[in-house]
Order: sequence, then structure tokens, then C-alpha cells
Amino acid sequence: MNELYNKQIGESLVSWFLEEKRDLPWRKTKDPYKIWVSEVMLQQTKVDTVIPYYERFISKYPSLESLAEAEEGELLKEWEGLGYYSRARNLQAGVREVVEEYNSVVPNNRKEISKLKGVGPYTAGAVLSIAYDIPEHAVDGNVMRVLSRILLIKEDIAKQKTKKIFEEAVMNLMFKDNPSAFNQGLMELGAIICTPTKPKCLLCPVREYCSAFYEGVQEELPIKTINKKTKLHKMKAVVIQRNDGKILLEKRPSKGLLANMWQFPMVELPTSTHTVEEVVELDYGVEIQKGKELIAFKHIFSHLVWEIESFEAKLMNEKKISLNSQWYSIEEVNDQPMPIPVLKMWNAWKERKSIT
DNA sequence: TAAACGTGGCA
DNA sequence: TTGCCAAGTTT
Repeated sequence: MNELYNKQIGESLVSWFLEEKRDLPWRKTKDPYKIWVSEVMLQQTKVDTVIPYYERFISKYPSLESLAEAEEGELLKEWEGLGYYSRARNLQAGVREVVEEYNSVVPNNRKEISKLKGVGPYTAGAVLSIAYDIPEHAVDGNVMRVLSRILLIKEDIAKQKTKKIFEEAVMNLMFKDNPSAFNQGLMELGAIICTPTKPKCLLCPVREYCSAFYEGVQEELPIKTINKKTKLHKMKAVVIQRNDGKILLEKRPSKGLLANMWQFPMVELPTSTHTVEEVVELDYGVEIQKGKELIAFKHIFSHLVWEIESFEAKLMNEKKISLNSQWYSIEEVNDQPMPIPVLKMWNAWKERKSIT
């Protein structure tokens, strides 16, 4: 492994990238803010999913200042359906730091940019290299897969300490004439050529440098040990309507799962001898009469499963509703940020009521 | 260090 | 149908 060899890998990769790269919205700009937004949205999320969200988001919040001034509820509504909602709140917190402490200029060095909320080692390197053309590593899952194959690295990429090996490898290979194209090329190669299964090695611009291809073990890499089993939660949820037509909605806690998102009153009844009505009265301070079943389904999160049964319900008597709950008109319900499983219930309710 | 944190697509 | 994956960060 010498410098000339490394230089050749970089050149091959970069010329391939400049020729074959996909035409993506965030590749039309050098604005560090927009690059930042795209990188956060792309965390653990497919490109095709991100594109429409990115377009709407940038159109609504075209600058650091506009996002800094946004209301959190409105921001979460823009993020609705994208998942990992703390990304949105961390992004805004980070943006506010830049506006207030860095005179609205995104820091151009790893030390400072890494202090921003929601900016980890990957996002820091991505923004620095793509927006500022600074030779910094940006190691994501693609990069680890690509380099584990090229360099025949057999460390377990599920372990966090392994990432350091790849960060050093990237810096050794870094094509300093064009860090932006080099880092993006590494990721682009992983996305469309050096795929997890059935990599298209015959189309690969760097296969002549690839140890795994040489040994025919590209499908065996990277090594990744994972297996977290999910826990099942049996939930009952109710869309409660008051005589004046308003609906009871609850804001989830500001930490943990689906933080600050809204939902209909929901209780977990594993092996309880209590009825839904009893537990709802206890938890929410409303007496209800359960009506027809709305929809029943499983919603699978990354680490747990909700098995939801949902019902219509009428308000019989209102005592003192819990602090984080509120009655909303149908229009107002539509404006609250709700996670996908809650949206499913809401859509089922509206369909039943023939409300569009 | 490992677990928490969403969602949709696909073999 | 089940399990795994996708441009990670926080705690």
C-alpha cells in the first residue's frame, strides 16, 4: 500500500463519480446549511424517501434564520413520516447555535461543527467535505462496506470502535484535489455498485484495487453481527369525540420514543383485568363509552412492536383531563405532528366519518 | 459499549 | 411472513 496506489484509487473513484453520479436535489448547491439538512435527513433513511421531504423542507425553511425561527410543532409536521424525530429537534437546536454563536456561518472545522446538536462524526465530515471542500472523513455504512471489501477489513462493523479503522483508512486514501467528490464517490459507489447483496463488480471503477474481488469474497463482507429482538406491546387506542365535535389528543413526553409527537389516548393492557374504559379514565380523566373498532394493526419500530387495536369512543363525562392532553377540532388535529401509526388510526376514523 | 431511536422496501 | 437494510447520533 503506497501513496501512488492510493492516489490511483482516488482518481478512479472521483472520475467515476463525476461521470455517473445521480442527479439529486442537494447536489445542486454548496450551501452548508442545505448540505447539513440533507445529511441529517439521509441518516438511516433511503434517498428516495428523503427527496420529497428535502424539497418541501428547503422551500419552507430556505435559510438558517428561517429554521431557527420556526415553531417546533410546525417543524415536526414537516418531518412527519420521516422517523427519528429527534433529528429534527436537534437540527433546529444546532441551527440556532450557528445563528447565535457563529454569526449564521456554519463552522468550517471539525472541532467546532462537532459541538453542534445532532452533528456526529459522519455529519461533521460530510458537511466539511461537501460544502467546504475540506479533506475530512465521512464514514457511513456505505463507506464501511466499500472499504471493508477493497481493503479486506474483517472487523465487525456493528462495533463502534471499528469505525475508527475506517476513518483512518479514508484519510489515507483521501483524494485531496476533491474531497467532496471523493467522499460522495465512496458513498455513491456503495449505494449503486458495491451494494450489500449482489454487488455489480463488473461495473466497478475500482475493482482492480479491490482485495475482496480478487479473492472472490465480496459477498462475505462486511462482517456485521447484529440481532436485537423486539418486544411486543399490546396497545389500545381510542379516538374520543366530544359533543361539540372536538377530539382528545395527547402530546407525548419530550424524551424517548416519538418525543413531542401527538397521539390519541393510548393504553397498554398486557394482562390487565381492567377494561380500556377504566384505564383511560384513570390516565386521562375522561369517562368514555367505547364504540366500534376502527382499525387493528401491528406497527414495527426498530426495537419494539406496537400491536394496536383502536376504537371510536364517545365522551360521557369530563373530569380533569391530564395536562398534556387537549381537545382539538378536526382541522386542528390535522395540523398536529403525528407518527405513522397514529396517522393510520386518524385516517381510519376520518374514512368512517366520510371526512376528507 | 450497547441500547434507544422510525419508517418503508425488499428478498 | 420475517428479517434485514438505509448517507447515524445520543445517552
